[in-house]
Amino acid sequence: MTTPFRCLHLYPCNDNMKKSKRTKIKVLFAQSVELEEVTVEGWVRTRRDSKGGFSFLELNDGSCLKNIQVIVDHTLDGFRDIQEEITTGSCVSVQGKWATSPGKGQSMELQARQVKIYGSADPEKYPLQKKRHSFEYLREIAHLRPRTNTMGAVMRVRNRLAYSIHRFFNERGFVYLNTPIITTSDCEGAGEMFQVTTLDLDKVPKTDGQVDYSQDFFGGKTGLTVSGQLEGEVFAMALSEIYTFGPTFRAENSNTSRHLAEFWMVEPEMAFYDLDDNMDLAEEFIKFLLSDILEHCSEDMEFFNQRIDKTIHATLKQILDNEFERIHYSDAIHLLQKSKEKFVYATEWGCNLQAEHERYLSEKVFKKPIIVFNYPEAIKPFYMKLNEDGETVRAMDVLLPKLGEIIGGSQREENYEVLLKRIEQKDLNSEDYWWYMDLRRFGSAPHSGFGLGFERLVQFVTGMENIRDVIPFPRTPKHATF
RNA sequence: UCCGGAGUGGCGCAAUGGUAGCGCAAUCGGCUGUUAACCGAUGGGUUACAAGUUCGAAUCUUGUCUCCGGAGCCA
Repeated sequence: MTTPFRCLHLYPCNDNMKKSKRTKIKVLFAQSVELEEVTVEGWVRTRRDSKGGFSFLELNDGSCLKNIQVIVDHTLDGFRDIQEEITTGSCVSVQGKWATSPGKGQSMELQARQVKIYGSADPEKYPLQKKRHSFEYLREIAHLRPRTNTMGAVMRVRNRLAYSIHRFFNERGFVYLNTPIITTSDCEGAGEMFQVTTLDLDKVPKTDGQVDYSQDFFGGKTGLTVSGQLEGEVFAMALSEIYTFGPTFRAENSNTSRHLAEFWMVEPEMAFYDLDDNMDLAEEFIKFLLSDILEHCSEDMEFFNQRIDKTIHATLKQILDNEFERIHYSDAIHLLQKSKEKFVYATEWGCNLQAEHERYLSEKVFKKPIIVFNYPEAIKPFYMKLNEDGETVRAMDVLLPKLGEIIGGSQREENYEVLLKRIEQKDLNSEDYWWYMDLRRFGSAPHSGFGLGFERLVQFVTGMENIRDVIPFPRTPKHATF
């Protein structure tokens, strides 16, 4: 590194505090007065040459959506030597004057005094042309797609959402908890696990025809986490309110625009919360995130509203202005049975709500987010708290129009005997859950929690149709390149 | 995994049994305080892969792979 202090900041850090001479484009755009001496560094989006003896460069450094316009006079010292190399995709450093622009389309522009090229990009080979590309194509060049307008905007929004998730919970006294990535606990009902092993797959040790996991690294069968919930409960039973925000893995062969094999999940877990408290928190949480995004990512959100989904702004506003509809599972079933809508799947008490049912309820009946709660115990995992009726559990799903399920949660069963019975009913081995059961033996407390799929949130907020376009490097069946 | 659709120059698409075209991008030239710049010219494809039917296949058949949409599983 030739510039060792470039990235060092004193706290508090913000865009304007910098040790290097470089100014970020976002900061420059906030400046409406002329500046005699600035340096901007970034990637060239397009170059237009004028026979008047100068070139226009559109420069982007990812700090914001907009490009900066740079004017380079062809008589500039040394410019003729590098002019050919300054093409779409190349990376340059420009030093000059931030000045009012005589042209139309921008009020300010950078009038170059010196242009340095860091790296050129052969226009015959550079895969990102200055034209529109399909998202499918961009996925094939995932290492270059961050340089597109859409991906840049997605990543800035994603970053802000992550930041405000931490802010939301920390402001409410929740403790950020890192639950294990490698685990033996299969959070029942959550999905298939990726196995983790150091055994030689060409000669797996076996006893009586069964794999001998005692010889494996951890002395037992292990996998990548499908949920941090069970471990989260452990710490909620000591710190009262915790949340996890980490990677989650599901080895399901899911090929949809809403599923990833590796995704990020937010899982709060709260002692002394009942299901109502849980639903209150979920609603407040989503509204907090949406309102924060509208306030702090307005330029990117304007882009999504214009180019990706023209209704996204109105949708988010409408969600903020209305209460989520809370409806018993049983009432939802009644509503569906009464409706004249033709469904592919029949609705019967005891069945899971199909995507078409969820969509009908949130998009046509209520036209806003809904929370369906008190599901039949038979279709929900063992850890959910059994209601007095003995037939339903205190589960809740938050369903968003278009997207579907974004949050799944429940009040947890805190009664040892009831929990044990449910584990046995579901043919699970209670010994596997001994430490989880211990939470009910020693100082048990009512508690609740939920899980929110982070990428689904980003998808919903940006209006992006495919979940693979809201994560830097998507992992789906047959895809782990990059 | 199931159902449906698709795979053709760098990208987006056309050609449904008979010499593979267009737009954008690229290259060259012209024009211009330009800005999705504009105008003209040029180059670029054994039609995903394998086998088959046919005088002849991008087009029909079978298989494989991949992508997209929907469903299931879920977040």
